[in-house]
Amino acid sequence: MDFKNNQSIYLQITHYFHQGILKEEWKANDKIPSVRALAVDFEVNPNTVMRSYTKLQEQGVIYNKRGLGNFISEGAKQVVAKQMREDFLQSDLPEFFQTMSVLGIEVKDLEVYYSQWKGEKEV
Amino acid sequence: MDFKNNQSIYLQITHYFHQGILKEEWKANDKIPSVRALAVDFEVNPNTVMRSYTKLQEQGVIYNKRGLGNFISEGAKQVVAKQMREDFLQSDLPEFFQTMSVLGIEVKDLEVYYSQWKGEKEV
Amino acid sequence: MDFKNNQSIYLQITHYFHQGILKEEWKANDKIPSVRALAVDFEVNPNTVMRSYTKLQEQGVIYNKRGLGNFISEGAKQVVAKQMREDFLQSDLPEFFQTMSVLGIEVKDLEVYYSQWKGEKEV
Amino acid sequence: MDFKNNQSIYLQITHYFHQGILKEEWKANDKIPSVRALAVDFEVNPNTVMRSYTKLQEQGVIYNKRGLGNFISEGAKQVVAKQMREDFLQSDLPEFFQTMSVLGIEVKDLEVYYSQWKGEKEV
DNA sequence: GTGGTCTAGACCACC
DNA sequence: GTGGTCTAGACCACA
Repeated sequence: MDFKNNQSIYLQITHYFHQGILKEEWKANDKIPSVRALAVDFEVNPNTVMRSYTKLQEQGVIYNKRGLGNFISEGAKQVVAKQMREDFLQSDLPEFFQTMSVLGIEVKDLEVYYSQWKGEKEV
Repeated sequence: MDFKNNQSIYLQITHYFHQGILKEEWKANDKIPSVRALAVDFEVNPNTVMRSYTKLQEQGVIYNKRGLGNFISEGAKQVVAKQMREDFLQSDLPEFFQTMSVLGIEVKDLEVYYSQWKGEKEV
Repeated sequence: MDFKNNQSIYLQITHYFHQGILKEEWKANDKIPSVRALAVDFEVNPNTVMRSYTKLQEQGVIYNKRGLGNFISEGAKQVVAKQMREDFLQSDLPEFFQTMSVLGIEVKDLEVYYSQWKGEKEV
Repeated sequence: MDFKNNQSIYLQITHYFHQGILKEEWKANDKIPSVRALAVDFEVNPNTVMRSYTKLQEQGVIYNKRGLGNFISEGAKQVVAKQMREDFLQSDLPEFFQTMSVLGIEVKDLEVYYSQWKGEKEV
């Protein structure tokens, strides 16, 4: 795990779990790594991991069993998908279109870029 | 002018000028507001405006005449457009496609959203 | 048996016996379930049940016969009632009144809520 | 400010502001002490204060102006009152009645206790 | 072993 | 000056 420098680590960890849940690498009631274990794994302070887990709990994405660890919630995938979709439609998309229109890029141009991107990804 | 709280104000002001230049609301050699005037107008600390102007100067988008004020540079539009385009293609677009694919949104769906957005904007 | 996550499980188990004794579901010299049996029943670690039983013994609410099991003490009901009463009057009640006064709820309003609660309970 | 030992400090600080807002000691758009200032005042680590402020922000009770400090939100009082009321009715009250009924205390008895409590408070 | 809280101290971006 | 983030290290209650 390597972190970008322009976003806080704890948010990147949160995002990491969001992605994992959407890709169904984590399923409902799976146990996620303990705070300490992940801290060692990601070479990060336990407090930082803790902060992510707290956020995920507040979002209802994971739940805690006392003394046992943290587990993926039942409706986690739906919750994450819904929130991500909202963020995308309400803030990312308008900003994106705004930039596009200012730069004179048309929607139809996107298809070309998209297939390029898809190609690179497979490599 | 109302500012989002998740990005620094001076960057938002910088962005404001970028947009204005691309839309040709500001043209080469136009005088832009004095630091103090804009600070009052935007209800912001003069230091913050100053920081924007410094950044714009570094980018070669505006130039300063001592005692007279700040003015849009000759090649401003090209500079801004070029940099914005690069940022867009290199960082915004891939991230955008990534989110789209995770959410199961196709490129063809974008046309619908785009016309919606265009409609709202006119209102 | 389902446990809240904001209080330790062993205290909830202790409380469970307190209630049972006050309601006279458990009477003096009744045998209570073995540690293992209750652990299975409650889907809980035996250590956790053990901790409850230890606490109940300290309180003089149950006693142990080696090799036979744990039994309700002679004066159990009085002990529990006395302690509960003290806790209620000294800590619960003042806090309760404090919240009430801040929220602008009057004592006379309580009667309404009380009958509501009684109704729900019977259902 | 002296803290109880059975609840985490950051929650007690949060609660302190809740109370202050309900009592209208803090009103909308008032500036609250800086993280550092309060930390010194309460003889607590800045991180602990920070945690409270973060929670209050999430609750929509305070808002932040970059570099200027934290301020009471417009609808703060309503938000706090609503949440407190819900907590009280949904969890405190039933538990309270439950204990009362087990202890054989009647609603009418409360009036006596209430006037006692009121008396003590004035002293 | 698990999470939860707190301190001390540091660094950064921002106003 | 303001908040925000992170590290290091510690202690506690709990399962």
